[in-house]
Amino acid sequence: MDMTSALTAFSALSQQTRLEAFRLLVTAGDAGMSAGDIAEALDVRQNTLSANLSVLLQAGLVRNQREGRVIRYFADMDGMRGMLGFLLQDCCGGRPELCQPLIEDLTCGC
Amino acid sequence: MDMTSALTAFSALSQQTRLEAFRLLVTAGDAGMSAGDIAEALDVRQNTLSANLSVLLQAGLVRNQREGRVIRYFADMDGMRGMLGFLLQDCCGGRPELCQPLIEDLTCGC
DNA sequence: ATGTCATATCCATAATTCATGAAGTATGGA
DNA sequence: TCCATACTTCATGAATTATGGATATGACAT
Repeated sequence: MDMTSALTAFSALSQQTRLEAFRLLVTAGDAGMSAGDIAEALDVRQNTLSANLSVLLQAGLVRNQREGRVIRYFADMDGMRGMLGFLLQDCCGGRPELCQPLIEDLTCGC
Repeated sequence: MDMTSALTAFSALSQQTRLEAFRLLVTAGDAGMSAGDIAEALDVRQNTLSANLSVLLQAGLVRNQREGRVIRYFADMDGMRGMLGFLLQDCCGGRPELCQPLIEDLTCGC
């Protein structure tokens, strides 16, 4: 992950509808969610959501897959990991004991 | 960390100067860096950087401390952890084995 | 073929964000 | 007290981004 991709990713997550959609997809896991279901869940117009999903796609934070008429979206965990890794790079100036606790304290609430 | 704070944090990191400044401070660790040194390192005008640092401050991603004429800035690791935790919340729908690898793969490159 | 459902794209308008110059504040030294 | 240094704040214009209506596409059913 380079600076430009990281900026695109953070920028994608810096808007409410997109952050909510992404978190919804993270929660949905492998099942993913259709564009329509996401729009309904977030109470956002279809075209607005579509535009926002395409920003997340561009940013590499979600993937999608057509299933008949429906387009199903999934959180791209690799994309997210890349972004997080970029942020943590060299965080402790070669002393892992400084940042290891930070990483270990990260939980997924489950 | 709630939605609003998370949005503020992602928004703060979605701009090049701010992302670079934050990463610089993460690398600097406990030593921190003065505003002037950051501006010089990033080749940005002082007032532009100052405005950007105040966005990071608002977002809870950095702290600062006056030392005579100099103002020293530090990355706020707790703020960062809050943001990351928000993103990972409920990522696996109660099945930690799904997201644990993601978290474990996160390294700081050291 | 035609219709309908699910979604994407286009376009205009409104809102937000950004860098900058100029001016202001705090600190320390002469 | 006066000046220089280190930063911050303010006002402004330029550029970017978000939204929603209208329209287009693609898939399935009749």
